[in-house]
Amino acid sequence: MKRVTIADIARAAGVSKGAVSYALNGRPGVSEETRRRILAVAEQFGWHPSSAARALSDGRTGVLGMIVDRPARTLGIESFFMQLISGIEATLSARDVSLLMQVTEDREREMATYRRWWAQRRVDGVIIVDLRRDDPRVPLLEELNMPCVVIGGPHGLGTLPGVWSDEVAVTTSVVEYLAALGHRRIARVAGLADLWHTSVRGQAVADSADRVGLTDVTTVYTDYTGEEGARATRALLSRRPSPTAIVYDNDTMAVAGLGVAHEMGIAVPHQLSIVAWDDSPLCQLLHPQLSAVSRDIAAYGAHAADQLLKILDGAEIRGFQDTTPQLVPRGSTAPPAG
Amino acid sequence: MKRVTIADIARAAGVSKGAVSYALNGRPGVSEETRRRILAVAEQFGWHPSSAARALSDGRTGVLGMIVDRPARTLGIESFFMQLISGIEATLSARDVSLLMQVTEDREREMATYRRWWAQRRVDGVIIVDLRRDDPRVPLLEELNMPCVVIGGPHGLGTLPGVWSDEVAVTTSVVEYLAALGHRRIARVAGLADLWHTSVRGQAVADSADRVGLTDVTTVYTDYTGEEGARATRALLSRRPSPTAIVYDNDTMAVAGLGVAHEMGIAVPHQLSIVAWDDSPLCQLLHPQLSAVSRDIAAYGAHAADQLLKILDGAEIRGFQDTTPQLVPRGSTAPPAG
DNA sequence: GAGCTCATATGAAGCGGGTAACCATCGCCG
DNA sequence: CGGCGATGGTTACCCGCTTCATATGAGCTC
Repeated sequence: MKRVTIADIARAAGVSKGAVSYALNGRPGVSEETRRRILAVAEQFGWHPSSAARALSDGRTGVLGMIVDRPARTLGIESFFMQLISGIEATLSARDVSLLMQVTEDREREMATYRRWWAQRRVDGVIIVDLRRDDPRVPLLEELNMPCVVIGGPHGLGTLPGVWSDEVAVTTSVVEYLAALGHRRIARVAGLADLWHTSVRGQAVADSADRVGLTDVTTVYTDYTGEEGARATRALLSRRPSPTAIVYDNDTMAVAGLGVAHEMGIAVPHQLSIVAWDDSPLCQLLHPQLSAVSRDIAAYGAHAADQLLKILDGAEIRGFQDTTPQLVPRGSTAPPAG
Repeated sequence: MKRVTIADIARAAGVSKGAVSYALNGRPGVSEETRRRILAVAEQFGWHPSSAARALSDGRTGVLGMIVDRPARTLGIESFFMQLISGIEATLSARDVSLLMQVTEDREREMATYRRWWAQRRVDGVIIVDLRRDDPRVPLLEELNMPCVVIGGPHGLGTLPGVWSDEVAVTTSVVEYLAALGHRRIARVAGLADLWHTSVRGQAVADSADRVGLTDVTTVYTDYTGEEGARATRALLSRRPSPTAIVYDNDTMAVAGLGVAHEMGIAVPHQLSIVAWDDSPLCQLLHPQLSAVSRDIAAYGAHAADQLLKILDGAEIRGFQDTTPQLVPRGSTAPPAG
């Protein structure tokens, strides 16, 4: 029960290995007649090319890599990643490319893995997530000259291609919406402070607040966990005066925040409005349902994978701007009470 | 800027390729002196073995595969999978083995992928999740003779090795706990009906209910989503008489159930007790905090990866029973009112 | 000092497939 | 009928690494 190789097929079809290779790869050098015969034998034998042999001879592995480097306990972001991955897969599987994943809690290790993957040619390229300010991965990948696409941008990419959406636009729309409802004191429970999108959103909040004349804007940074979201909420709601609206950087924290409001006897949305960033079915399960910033994360992943494949095919890609996320108002936002 | 190969090292160190190979792999055939010199050169050149060449010559790829085949929208299980993956990684990274992932919504495609992966020798083995009744993957993998470990069991494994925990024991303890609190009408909002563990838990609920004299036990099957969890809860609580305790097969549904109870003005735990299966930080964020069945999912994944690596090393593994999950009582369970 | 053993090193084959270079045929043209 | 260009097919080598068979030589023994 050995593997079947092109040599077996060649023998069975009465031709040389070379002819088999040409036939199977659809290139000239064999007659239609012979090609059909060879394909039939290959099919009958259930032949599939050895990925190792192919990789060795043409230098391509048919594998892309992705490393998720966040503490395992920060469960709030899983939904994001699973959706991202399924979007990536959708693109890759059509091209018979696979995704190599690593989940780690160690940024040094992440960098080392890129080095190793590339040195070993274990992957053809990588998808980078969670872009940070002064991200050391950017110079590393530039130095390695390893094909990649960054999910994030357009800032902080160096010379690397990115896939991003217009965070400023949505953020602005959220602030304007809250201001229009009559809110004057708003707070933002942000995620990890050194992620690029965290600071982009922060800047956009500040700018748009300025523009609509809001002066009381507070930001608290967290690690995205529900625990920290709850703690931040408790602190914010204990202030005097307390904010009348809170925007959370993910849905887990928004859920936790809603729980804290209940616990403190603060009515949502009457006394407190809540906006979640990244919509999920969870947001619609609660009472009230959470107003949320919604975007098609799977499509985001699909686009990133797409760009990377194009780069591997030799295209010069500078970056790709995805569709702008939208605020979906639901029951958790309303004008503030008196 | 070519890749550096052992030939380069051989030239630089003034020895043959063979000697370099022996030296780098720590096998006899070279003197300590020469070995050190070769290692120094390799280090200096930043050499890493080409995974393709290695795979081709020794038949091992250093990659394991895992396919997650659930609709992307069933977000309730993400937490489980991310934890599982991070456990798997913990074991694999120590051995410099990588994990190839596929997320699909198509069972046919999953089967086809196992076939392809194995035919292409893209992976050395696979980890199977979501074992079903009469699971067609079991005969397939037996036929392919592809190394694998099933997460699940001990039933329905055929001749495949599995990693499982004692679901009957925990399930029984949950039922007995609820009965001891005084509950007489309990319900279970189960997950996908054709998963093995769903039916194992179902049988265990039935058996233990019998034993403690509970006659009113209802089971509703769902797809694990919060939506269906909410719908099932609404239906159950609309019955007369309605159950005084509900056990949910995952935490997302439990959260949704709690939301429905709030919505219907039913006090938890006073009028309704809730137990979630699989604990998560989310369970502790709510009010009341959810009593939950807790297990170390990452360890579970780590053990599975461990078993598979042992099999690849030639060990005869029959199966591995992990530690038994534990019920963690919190604020959502109490004696039923009046 | 012939004959052995043991340690060390080399050369070459092979893993499976891709591909450049070469070789037959055949038909066709002048 | 000799010579030409297609066409279809073969040979041989390459990719980078492992490993087996073989060679070389130092150190022993008798």
